[in-house]
Amino acid sequence: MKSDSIFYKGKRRRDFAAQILQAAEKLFAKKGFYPTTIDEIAKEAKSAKGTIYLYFNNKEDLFFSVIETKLDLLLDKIQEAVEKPGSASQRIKTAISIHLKFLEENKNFFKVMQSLPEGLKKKLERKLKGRVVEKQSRYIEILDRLIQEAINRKEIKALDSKKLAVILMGIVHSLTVYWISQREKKSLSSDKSLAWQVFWEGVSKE
Amino acid sequence: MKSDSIFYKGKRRRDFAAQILQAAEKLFAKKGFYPTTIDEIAKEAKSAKGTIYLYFNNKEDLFFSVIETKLDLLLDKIQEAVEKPGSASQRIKTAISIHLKFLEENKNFFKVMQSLPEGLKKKLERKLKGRVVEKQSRYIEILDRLIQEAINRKEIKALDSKKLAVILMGIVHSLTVYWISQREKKSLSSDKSLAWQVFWEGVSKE
DNA sequence: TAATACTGACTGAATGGTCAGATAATTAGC
DNA sequence: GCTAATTATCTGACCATTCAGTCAGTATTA
Repeated sequence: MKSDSIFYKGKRRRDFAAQILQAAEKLFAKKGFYPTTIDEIAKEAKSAKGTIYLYFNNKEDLFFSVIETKLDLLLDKIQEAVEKPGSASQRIKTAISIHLKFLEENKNFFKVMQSLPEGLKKKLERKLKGRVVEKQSRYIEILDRLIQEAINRKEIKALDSKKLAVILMGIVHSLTVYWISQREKKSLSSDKSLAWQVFWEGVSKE
Repeated sequence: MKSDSIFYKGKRRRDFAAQILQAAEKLFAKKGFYPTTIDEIAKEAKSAKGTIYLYFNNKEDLFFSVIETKLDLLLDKIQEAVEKPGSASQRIKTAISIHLKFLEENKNFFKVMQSLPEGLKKKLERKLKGRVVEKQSRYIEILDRLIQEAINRKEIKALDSKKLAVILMGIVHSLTVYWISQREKKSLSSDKSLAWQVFWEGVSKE
């Protein structure tokens, strides 16, 4: 029984789970959820349609498995980096840096996240008990905790820390969207100082 | 022939174009593009399915007409406000203020925009020659011009004005997403000072 | 009576998911 | 070791459903 998600173990001919996830990621990223068909994914993964249903319960389950896998990867990286010693503000800077770098290396994945339509999110939130939505907010929580710490240490102003986390994520996010729309000429990572500068000291000339 | 879009004129029994647009806005906002069916829209608009095809060429055309209509409304409002005299920074503040207020009054519309999946955007970009995408960037251009002016007048630092416009939009956007996810307890407009403060002077304690 | 506006049953194509059977791996019997 | 029997894995033709778009016909207005 495949139950909740991926990975039953037995003898496999090839590692279909991984292959299917990869194919799904690629296609969902390119076309979005609804326009991507299971037949296409099967073809891309060089498997039969039925095989997909051996590893995943249905299309939605597959979609969320793709997102979940990647998101875990990003969050683990950020979490790890943030646990290293340093000033709170320095660690916030590091988090931004890792985030931007990760997005740059995972354009495909980022596009999947972008293309998550509100309606689908809502519908699946119920079905999947917010597995993904929960994860999205884990990022905000990490930033939130850092910012709170920075406030306690009087490194930054005592504003609403959660909203500041949201704003910071918004800055990073918008730069990424812009970067993608600009056909990716320059490196996205190079914008990390700009993001930081605006967040840190604003645009005003004193 | 209905050709490019809405509005042929002749004697109508009722104002179907407007009714259909309104119904479509509501449903697309609630469910996203693909899960919303033409039958549902017809029912909501109290018209027959065929009538919709009298006013719009197809589902995509209808979808983009909804967005276009609303987006024009917002942009006109901002444009108008921004043309009034005042310091550049004051006018930027006004733009933020109007934007947040508009989103608050048009939750439904905002959700439609949110749910525009990347794949659909791409596909239709070609078909519709970027009618909508173009409009989205008109907002950035308005901000860009204001920021450039502020830089010239030495009101703010000489950073990349376009990227600053993108960042500012990102701040507003992320606060809105957060506001919606929080089930809309407090007014979104009340966050305009926070958005402005961060953008203007950052979070640093000098 | 003619022209225009509207209707909704119908159609054809697309596609998510199934399942009976094919294929390969593993084990049992010799 | 080798083959047969058993189990695990995989396949893709098929089915059921959904839905965008059509069009012959009805209602309304001029």
